[in-house]
Amino acid sequence: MTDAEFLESYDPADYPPMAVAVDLVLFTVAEGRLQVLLVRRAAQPARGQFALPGTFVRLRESLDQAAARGFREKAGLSGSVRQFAAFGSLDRDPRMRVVSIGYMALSPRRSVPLSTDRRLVPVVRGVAQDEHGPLTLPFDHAEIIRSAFLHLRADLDHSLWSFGLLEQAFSLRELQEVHEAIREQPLNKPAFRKRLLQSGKLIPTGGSEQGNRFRPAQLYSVNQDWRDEER
Amino acid sequence: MTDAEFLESYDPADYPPMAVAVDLVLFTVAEGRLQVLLVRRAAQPARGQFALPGTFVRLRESLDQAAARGFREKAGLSGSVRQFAAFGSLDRDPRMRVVSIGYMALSPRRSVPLSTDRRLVPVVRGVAQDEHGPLTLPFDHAEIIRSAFLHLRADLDHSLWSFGLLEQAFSLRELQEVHEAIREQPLNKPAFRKRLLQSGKLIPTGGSEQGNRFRPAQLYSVNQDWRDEER
DNA sequence: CAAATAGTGTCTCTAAGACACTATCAT
DNA sequence: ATGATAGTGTCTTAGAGACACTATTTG
Repeated sequence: MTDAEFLESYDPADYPPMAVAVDLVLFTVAEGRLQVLLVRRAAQPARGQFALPGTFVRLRESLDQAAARGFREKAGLSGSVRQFAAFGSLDRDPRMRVVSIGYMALSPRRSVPLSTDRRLVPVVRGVAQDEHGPLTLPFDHAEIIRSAFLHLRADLDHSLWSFGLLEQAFSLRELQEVHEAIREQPLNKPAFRKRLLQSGKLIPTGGSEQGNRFRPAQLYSVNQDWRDEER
Repeated sequence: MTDAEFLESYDPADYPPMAVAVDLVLFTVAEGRLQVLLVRRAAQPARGQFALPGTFVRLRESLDQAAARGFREKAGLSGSVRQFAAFGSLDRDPRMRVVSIGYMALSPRRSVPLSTDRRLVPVVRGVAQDEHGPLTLPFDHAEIIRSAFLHLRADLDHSLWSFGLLEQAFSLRELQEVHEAIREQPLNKPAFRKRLLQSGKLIPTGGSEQGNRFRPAQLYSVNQDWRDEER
């Protein structure tokens, strides 16, 4: 039997059908802390509760396309997305068997539109919090956020990904604040500056900060040609 | 409407059904090089060609369970598995829409049973090779192997995962050979020894190598309590 | 004691941390 | 000039690379 003959006789219904979804973790940094976007669920189950945005993957779109569409529709954002894990426990969704692919996006705080149904909450050691402490989230969304956080932190020094948390041009102080928010510890200023300036990741824009009543900082943008030699 | 009422009225057929599979990347180190297991496909499509082992995920098993079952059935191995990515391009399988979750397993060379339908091929910079050069693999299996390789290398110093490539007790020289195979570059012996002995990852077993006609090496095993503080 | 590999001592070099210093802007 | 932050020089310390050395086993 050739491949062509086989495909004629082949019945997709022979294979166990599942729904495939994407769950979306949007991180930003505000007030010195990493924050994650939660949206109020408009539909059952867990209707009215705050949870990660997500959407089902359509038959004619790739996972990456579904994630980008989800961020656009549910979070009002465009930008690059990054897959970090898949979640497929038997009981993760009460409706049916749903396998969900976790995607992360990063955005500067200014670009995240909020509303009563869309809010940012701090993430401490990978756990979403409100004023009172750790939040209880529906489904396995707490696990998904923790996984996204660990991937973000692991790649911090080895990719350009984290620069998505900053505007296109930024100062070294802003960059350091982002690193401190992700690592959740203060960093040594001279060492941080030397390391990043020597890393080849940064390109001076020539511009500097405006409107401060003190010495303005030089601005930099990302060197998109940078590649990590190690790992 | 409550969640319970909602679940009553809910029809799974409203959601786009897809097949979910796991693709399995078994790495081992032999002859100083990283190698990957390929199996000859018994079924269409691409019947008779060598490819990654894989299996469809059943409705009543988790992704991790499906991966463990796949390694058992198709590769004859038991041991821990690690998910590293999901693959969901539209055209990756000619039969139907299949989303595949990539899983990796590591095994010492001695524990990998081979046959005419099961062989190991070297992996160079993430690309499976035979004597003549890079192999052409069906589906998106070349991409899956490359992704697995990058995840393996990225975690080399930050997890205990790579110790799966060694027997339970091993010498520092064997450990260094594994690191050199994964990083594809020679390492400095004194520096490597100091770093690993100080890392807290190793526990001396007290035993030493046997049967050599030269000085026998001390043997070590993994300290499973080790945790990475950074990243 | 010869062969072969295990394991170490030392020097150098690089990079990070600590700390204090100088530089530069608005007002 | 003052206030506030940008940015730097220097000293110390920790760890990696290079290289050559010593140690331990079998035969």
